[in-house]
Amino acid sequence: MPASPSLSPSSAAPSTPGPVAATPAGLEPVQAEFIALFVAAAEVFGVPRSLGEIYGVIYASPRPLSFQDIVDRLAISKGSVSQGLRMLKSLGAIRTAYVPGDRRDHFEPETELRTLVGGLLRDRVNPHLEQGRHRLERVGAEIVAGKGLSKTEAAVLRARVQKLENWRRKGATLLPILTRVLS
Amino acid sequence: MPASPSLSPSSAAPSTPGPVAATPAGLEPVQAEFIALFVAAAEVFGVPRSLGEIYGVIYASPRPLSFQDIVDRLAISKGSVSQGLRMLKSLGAIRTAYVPGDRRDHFEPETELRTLVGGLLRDRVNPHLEQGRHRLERVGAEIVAGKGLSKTEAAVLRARVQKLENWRRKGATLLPILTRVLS
DNA sequence: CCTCTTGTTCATTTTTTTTTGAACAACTTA
DNA sequence: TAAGTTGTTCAAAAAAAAATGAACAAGAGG
Repeated sequence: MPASPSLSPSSAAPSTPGPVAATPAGLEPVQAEFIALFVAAAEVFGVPRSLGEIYGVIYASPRPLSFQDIVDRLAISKGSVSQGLRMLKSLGAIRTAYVPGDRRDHFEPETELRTLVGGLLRDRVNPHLEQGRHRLERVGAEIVAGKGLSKTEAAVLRARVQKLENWRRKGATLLPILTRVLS
Repeated sequence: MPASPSLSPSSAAPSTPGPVAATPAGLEPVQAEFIALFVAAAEVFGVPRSLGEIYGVIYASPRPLSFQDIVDRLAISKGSVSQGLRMLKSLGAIRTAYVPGDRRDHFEPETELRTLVGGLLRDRVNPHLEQGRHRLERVGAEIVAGKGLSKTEAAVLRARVQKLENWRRKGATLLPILTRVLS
């Protein structure tokens, strides 16, 4: 193993005062606080808690962390770290950094909000927007007065389909703008 | 427990000349398509599937639906419908409509996108933004060169806290604008 | 007071998601 | 080739979230 982490592993505090729950092995309070922040964010965005932890510990480190560093500082399994890192990479939330004298990959945070939000939107929202367009067309075509629907009822439903189409269009034009504003 | 849910056709209701047959699904294809749309949306926003179903069936109906109507058309329990309706009301996604000659509540969809998105943001994002501000202040104060942190390392971390603060501020100013743009 | 309808509550059950960890693959070095 | 690292995979376990349904409340009518 190369140089030891710059933040000392240290002491298991019996009980942690303050708002952050018990700090896992080898975690400074500052780091724990950072991590808590990203765990909360992970919850908001509906991604697994471990993603927040991993991104948090990377974000909280002034230098790139190796796989093993992350496993050591968070009390989670190698498997979770491996999968978490993969997801974070695919989201564009972290990137690998070269560290001289160490053949292992090291990770540092992507700090551009645009990149992060963009990655999430790309993965979660965009596919549905496209599929939604098709479904809306189909629904619009299927609404016909007749079998159980009076003429006015059909009109109400068609108006609602129109409303959905407006939503979809607005969303589709707003998302790119949003990610641009988050420069 | 394979208790077969009795498909009780609501023939007693005088104001309900329901065209919906007692098919296993109990749904017209058009309605099913609408519902699929909102189920997908529910997934995107990270709310329970049943919320999407319930909102969907209400949205797909040209006239307000009673509690019982919803239970009949979707194959989900009374309990789920009750809780789902409560959440939808608190999100501002549906409202109750008066139907003459029927003392039961009836529900119709709120079709303003602003209201829907606003409700979600209010419930999911806002609380965290506020709490995040406090945590950021605390983290900033805790970063001091010394115990394991060199001066430059502390500077890197302080810069990252600053970045987070920028994110937070941007988010806080953007959200209200966003909901306003979604008129 | 009794009964019927309408809907809510909440302890359980079911389903889905997330995490774990041991086996294993890919490399490096000797 | 052997032996040591480093990280990945994936079946199974654990945890979390959601749905169920029986008991119960609240009100209407009788």
